[in-house]
Amino acid sequence: MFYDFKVIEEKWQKFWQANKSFHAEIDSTREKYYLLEMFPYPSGKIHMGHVRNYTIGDVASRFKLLEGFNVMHPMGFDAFGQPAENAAIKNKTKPDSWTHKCIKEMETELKKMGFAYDWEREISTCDSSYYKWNQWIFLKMLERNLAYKKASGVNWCASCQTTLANEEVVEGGCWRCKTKVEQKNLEQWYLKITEYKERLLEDLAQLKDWPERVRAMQNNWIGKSSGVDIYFRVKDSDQVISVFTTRADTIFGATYIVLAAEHPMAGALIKGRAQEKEVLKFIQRVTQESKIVRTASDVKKEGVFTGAWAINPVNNEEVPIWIADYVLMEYGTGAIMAVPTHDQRDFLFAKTHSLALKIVIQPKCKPVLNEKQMTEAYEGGGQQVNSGEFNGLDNLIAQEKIALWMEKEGLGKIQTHWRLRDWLISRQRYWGTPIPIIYCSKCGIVPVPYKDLPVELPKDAPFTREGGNPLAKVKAFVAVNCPKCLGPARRETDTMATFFDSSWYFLRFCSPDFGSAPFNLPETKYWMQVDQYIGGIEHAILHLLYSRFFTKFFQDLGMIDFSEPFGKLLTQGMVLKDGEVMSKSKGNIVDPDSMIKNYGADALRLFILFAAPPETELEWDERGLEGAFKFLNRVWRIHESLKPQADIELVKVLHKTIQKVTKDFAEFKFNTAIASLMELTNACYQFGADKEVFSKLVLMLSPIVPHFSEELWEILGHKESIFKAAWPKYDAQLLVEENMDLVIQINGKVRSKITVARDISQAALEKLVLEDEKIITWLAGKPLQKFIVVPQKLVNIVI
RNA sequence: GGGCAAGUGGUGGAAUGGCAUACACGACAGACUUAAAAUCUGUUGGCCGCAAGGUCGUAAGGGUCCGACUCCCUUCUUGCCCACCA
Repeated sequence: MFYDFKVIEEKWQKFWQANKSFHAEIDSTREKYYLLEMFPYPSGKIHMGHVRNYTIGDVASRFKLLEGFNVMHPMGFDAFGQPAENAAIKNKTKPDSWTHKCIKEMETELKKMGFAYDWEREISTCDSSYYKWNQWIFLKMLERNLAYKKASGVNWCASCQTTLANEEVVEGGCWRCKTKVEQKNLEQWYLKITEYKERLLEDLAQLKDWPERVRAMQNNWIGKSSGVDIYFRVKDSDQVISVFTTRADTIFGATYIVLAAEHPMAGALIKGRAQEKEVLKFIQRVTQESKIVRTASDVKKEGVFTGAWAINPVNNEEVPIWIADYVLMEYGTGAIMAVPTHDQRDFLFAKTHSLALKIVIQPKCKPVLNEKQMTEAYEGGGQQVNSGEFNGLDNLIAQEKIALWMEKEGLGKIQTHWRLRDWLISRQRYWGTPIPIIYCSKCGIVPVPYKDLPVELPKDAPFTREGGNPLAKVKAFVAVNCPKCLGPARRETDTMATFFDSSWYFLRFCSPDFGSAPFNLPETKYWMQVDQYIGGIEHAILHLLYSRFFTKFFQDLGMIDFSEPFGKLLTQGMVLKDGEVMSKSKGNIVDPDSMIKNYGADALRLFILFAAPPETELEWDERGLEGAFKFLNRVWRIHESLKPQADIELVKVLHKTIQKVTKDFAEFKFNTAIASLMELTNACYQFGADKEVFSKLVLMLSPIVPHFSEELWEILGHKESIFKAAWPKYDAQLLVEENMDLVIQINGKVRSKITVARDISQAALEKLVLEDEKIITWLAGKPLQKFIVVPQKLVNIVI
């Protein structure tokens, strides 16, 4: 009654494994295709998000294989990270054994889905044969001054007991546990990603096959903004305050300037002034508050007057210097000029503290602005006023002219500022790559020599909830001799952020066992770059930006000859249930394993591809899965009643389907490809299929439902695996119909249809159309204005 | 506040300047069955009509065009990302 998916799926999974069916080797005679899905964190169980991500990738890889490409489709595990430590504490085990157990379980689950991975290339980032190269890369960066240590205010998660990168702070909380992030002053390791900011920005233009959205997000994150640094001399002093603005056109309207509380000049400015005590108190309070509280947009802007005045360099007006919480030290110069009339934030601040307003731009067609009547800042364009020699100019033109003039006069400097910060990679955690550094009281910071790599992570660190990094408690690890002076020294106990691990794993897959460098150049040259990368949109900034940075670094080392790692990128949509993201906390998880048990992996794969296009969100619907299963049974039954010779009409449908499905697969439009295959199946029932037609139907289904197709392929008498076959080709001649249905419109509305010969002449066509009964009625003798013919499609008559 | 994406039947979705709603799900009716399941066949956007047919209809409004779900403008709504970024 039903095809026996349990037996069939197990049978072919064993077959593929035993035959290493999807193992890839360099083959210069064939075009390569490197397909990669973002590797998972080994939590032990796969979820629907994995199923969707990996099914999309799997279909693409099997399709490319059938098309004759030399396909590399590897899989591995992003195995370092905090959950292993938490699990170790909870289950009284070790992160190492917990992780390896999870990897085993995860492999089993992935194999049950029938994914065509080259398991010979499997890697785990927690193996020292992998993380050794993290350390190697770190040392190379250190040599080039791209890795450095500095003390600074960092994001600290008290719950995870570790620092976080800016990229890991989400809505003021830790990206992992949502705990509110605190500010802490610590000495930490950074990678100088800012050294690559221009290239990271410019090369976005190369990534034409990336979603626009991802490029926009990276663009925003890098955050290039052009403007002018303007120099304000402090009155009765030789100090100069530099402020950054993108609106040089408003410089004549600056009525005060504001420093960030952390601004290094603040102390000197207030020294000996009446306001000193009050200001110091304010600074202390503000700097202790976490950045997140300070930057929450609903918080009222607070500030104090320093007692000092500055001179506006363009008109020598004296303006008061304030310190306020809404100016950030991290951006620009840590100081701003405030133009309350043309900046809403400045406007609110000025109103609160009764500061002066001065209009310098008048809108062109709206009512004239008046300082006394303004209720909000005017941020639009217009004509310069109160701006000396620039009066009357359009503000956008003035913006450029003022900037050039100021630079010429030495009043300022045309300047570009960036949002991108250096990448903080130190983590006060155990389960990560040890940073290969030794601290010696005599020699200072000493890198571990290459020959001593890897610095192995000790497996027996004590695990308790309290007391910080367990690694620091392993004496045998910490105590070491300095490689330079051989005296007693101390190891770095911070480990690397796990995003380091995933920033180059796609290169390791090219030569996973290579022992003398992170990757082997000839193999890398053959396989890279990744032709198609598939993963979640949540990695649009972090992982993809870091990977691009690493790739450019390897290029600079001369190890590779390309600058971008991923050619095409597909970000698959999320799997929803009842309109919400599936999550444990919401309790709306659907377990893939139980779906496999009930309907089989093939039906699950089919449903998940059919229910929505890859990029859009997918609403989970078990009835849809049931439908997919029914469809497979319907296809299965065809083989029980094959005819010796198929009807020509069916053959025509077949060739149309081949054309459509080939195109759809190439464009990742799996949902419409499946719809076409369903139509072909319906036609098989209508006309009766022969072995030829049915074989091709099965072949086209095989990337989607591989076990099912292998079994039918065998039943049809083929001796080799279906994945050794070639993708079917269509006969263009069979697609050409002699006759065609022609749509007749009157004034753009469909009024009739006629069947005509494909190669009919225009005159004959016109005659036929005008003889059509319905058309005669519609025309009813009205004069004909136009007769538009769209060849092979329709005619439109305008009356 | 800025950026990006999207809005089509009861539902998932198809069509990207040329027949709106392909393919499914669901629903309804029928066949088979003692019955149910499974399977097969048919109907299924709204309104008017016995029917033939007509008419309205792709978030709302406007525009371009012989012709607009599709292109342009305005507005609304939803989702995602960024954000006191000067």
